[in-house]
Amino acid sequence: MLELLQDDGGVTVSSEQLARRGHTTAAQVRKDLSHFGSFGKRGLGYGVDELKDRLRIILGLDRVWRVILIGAGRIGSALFEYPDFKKRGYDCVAVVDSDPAKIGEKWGERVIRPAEELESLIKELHATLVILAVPASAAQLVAERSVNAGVRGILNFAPVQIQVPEDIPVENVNLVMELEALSFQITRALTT
Amino acid sequence: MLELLQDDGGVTVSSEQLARRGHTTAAQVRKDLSHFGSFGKRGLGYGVDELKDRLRIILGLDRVWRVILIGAGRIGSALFEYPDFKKRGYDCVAVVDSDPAKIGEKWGERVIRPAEELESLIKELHATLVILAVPASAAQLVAERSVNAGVRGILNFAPVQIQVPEDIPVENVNLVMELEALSFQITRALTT
DNA sequence: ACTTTCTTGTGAAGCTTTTCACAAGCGTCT
DNA sequence: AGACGCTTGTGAAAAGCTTCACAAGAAAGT
Repeated sequence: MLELLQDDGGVTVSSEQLARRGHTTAAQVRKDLSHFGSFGKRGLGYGVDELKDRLRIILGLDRVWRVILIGAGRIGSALFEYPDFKKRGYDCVAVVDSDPAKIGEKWGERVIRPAEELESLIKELHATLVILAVPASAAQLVAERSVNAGVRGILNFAPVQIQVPEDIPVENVNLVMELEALSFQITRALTT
Repeated sequence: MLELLQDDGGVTVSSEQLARRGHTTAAQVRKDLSHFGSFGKRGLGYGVDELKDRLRIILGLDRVWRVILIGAGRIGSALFEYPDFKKRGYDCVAVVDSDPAKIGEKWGERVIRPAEELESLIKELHATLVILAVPASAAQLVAERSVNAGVRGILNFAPVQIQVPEDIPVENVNLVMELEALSFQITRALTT
């Protein structure tokens, strides 16, 4: 949102404006920001540039994060090509897959590596994050191997809840569950 | 989880077991379920078959949901091929795109239709949901057109918060934001 | 039939998040 | 310089969510 505001030439923005765009309330915006410090100017609002820079630092985006993509299927491919990734400081340093037919295939300037090399790649390339785009049945094992090799966070697209040490954050993206959330809300509205 | 338990031959399951698998607590499982009724047997737990069937009805999965996919790019393609979709009762009845080069292309048994036909397709095919897999700049307009044509829910992959009437549920999937959540948690752990 | 062992469903307590509401601060205009 | 219009930052109140803890019920063994 702040980047869009910058493009539109906005210099300051109020909590009220941010709330409208972000589908929340002004009080919520102010309270949330206040947990990290005091960024605004009373009577004026927040400086767009300043707030963006400060949030980048809070979110840890003032560095490049080295990511390994596990699973070179359709979802992996879509993610790999997603232009915003690199733009936001995520660098996909390797792609691995367990399918021998895919190994050696070129994706841009990366070559798909065999799954056995996962641990050595994580260590050699100093990868901090992995994206799990593998079938549900493989997810738990691959997650454990990644964590043991030193990965610090996991983005999981497999429709299972993976179990890892609690100091390793996991974010889950479950596409079917998102659709089910819609079905539920629509159904509920009909019967309420 | 219940389907996996069924495959493993489980007949009953306790809130404690569900909690462990789902990464939550037994009390939470019981309280959540209690909002929809009383499904368990004291001393025994929940009947796996019965609970699954009841949840399917609660979630509105006892029917087929007709979905139109808007945007035939990488993400659209990955979703289209995702096998769990059809399995869970979501039927992709049409794919549209605004790129003339893509129109007419065959995806399985579907032909990519021009974006102008969106409204007529929604009406003729009685689509209830749309999946928005278009660039951020196009998302708001396409969402409005979909809602005006009668769509009841939106799954949005564009990295913007779209504004629609509040009785239309919207679920957002923002891949970069998921990675940023990981970066934040890792960064925070280092500095805390 | 009685005891033991489990496990649910649920009020009540405890905790967290959100909203309210307003003093304090910033800039502008007269 | 003083008054005015805005908007932040934040305690306090309200609302919401999670956990606790236990009575009540169900099966199985004696």
